[in-house]
Amino acid sequence: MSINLQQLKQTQLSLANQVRLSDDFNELINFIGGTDVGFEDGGNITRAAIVVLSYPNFSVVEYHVARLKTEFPYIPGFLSFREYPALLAAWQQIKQKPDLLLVDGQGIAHPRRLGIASHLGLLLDMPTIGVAKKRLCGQYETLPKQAGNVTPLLDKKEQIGWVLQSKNNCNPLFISAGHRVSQTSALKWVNLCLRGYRLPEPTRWADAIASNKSLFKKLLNEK
DNA sequence: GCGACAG
DNA sequence: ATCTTGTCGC
Repeated sequence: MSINLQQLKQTQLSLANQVRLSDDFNELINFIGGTDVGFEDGGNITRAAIVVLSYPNFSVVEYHVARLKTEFPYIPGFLSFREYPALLAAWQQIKQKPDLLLVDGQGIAHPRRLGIASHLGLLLDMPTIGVAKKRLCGQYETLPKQAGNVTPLLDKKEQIGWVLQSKNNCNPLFISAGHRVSQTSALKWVNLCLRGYRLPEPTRWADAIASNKSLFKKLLNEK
């Protein structure tokens, strides 16, 4: 069985047509989620973590990790086909569904406007925001290394996201709307989830849980 | 043709 | 993403 990228591109274009970039979620956020995906056994196992935090105090309410056999290779521009199955498995276990979900990776800042945040948002019919550590496409002006600076991420003349200096002297974050969230709100909510670290709290916790980092170990000791 | 390329 | 210790800078 081989992968037909031309076919998948058509699928992405069709799905991208269904993405909505107007705010369609309750402005009163009580729970906010974060996702992260990692791999084990040389990539044979995909590990997805989803965490739900209370807002605005950011305490961990619930989290789940799902491990599935990896069925798709990593191909730039087709990341979601590799990662969404495990994310869906983790999502099914979440009881307290969040009001908003921050996804690791791009939203519409994608060649065909369907990064994993947008794709997952459609599959879950959830408001999502893409939070990526690297750029996939688009161009932007160099910005000062001081936290708080922002510049548009552009593809030709179209704004596909934002480049945000989330912390001093760190590499910037690439923020873009996923689904049911406007570009303006995407940036706004990521900023509201920043607590002195490069990554917004939901993403930071999902990353810690997925990789069993010290932040997560401390949480386990408290229980 | 050449380089870029989320996780 | 992942393999991995110390180390430079804020």
